[in-house]
Amino acid sequence: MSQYWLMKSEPNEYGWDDLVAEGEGTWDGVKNAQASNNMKAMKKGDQVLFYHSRQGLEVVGIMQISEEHSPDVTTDPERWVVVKVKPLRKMGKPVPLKAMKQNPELKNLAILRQSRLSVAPVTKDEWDAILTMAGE
DNA sequence: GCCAACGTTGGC
DNA sequence: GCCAACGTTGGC
Repeated sequence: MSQYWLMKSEPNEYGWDDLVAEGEGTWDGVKNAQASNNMKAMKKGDQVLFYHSRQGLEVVGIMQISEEHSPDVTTDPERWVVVKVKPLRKMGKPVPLKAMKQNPELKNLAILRQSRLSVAPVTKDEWDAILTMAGE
């Protein structure tokens, strides 16, 4: 069974458009144990919401895990991992953080409970709710 | 730009 | 092994 996730990136560092331009992106630079564990649990084909943090503050698109975790050679390779992702499609319309906070269906959403977590699981129900909000 | 939240580090 | 100091993230 495929799982659902949400990953954050600052659009001025690496935004949705950068991922689309690359075709396939390597999600690196994650230096947090919880986030890293989530990345290790990702399976090829899992779907991931792309969220713009700091600027934008909205979910902008959906991507898919194209390659499961491997050591992050840009940091201490014993410790952190990367995954590879491909863009699937842009949201019908972006889903702002503010709107997600107001949706009671999303009250347990991991990133709302713990804003600093940059790679977080999303349940099927939460996924469906967010896609509905995106007009899909 | 500020600062709250939270993870990590290092002296003891 | 505790915990104060420090660094980083991300919403505001």
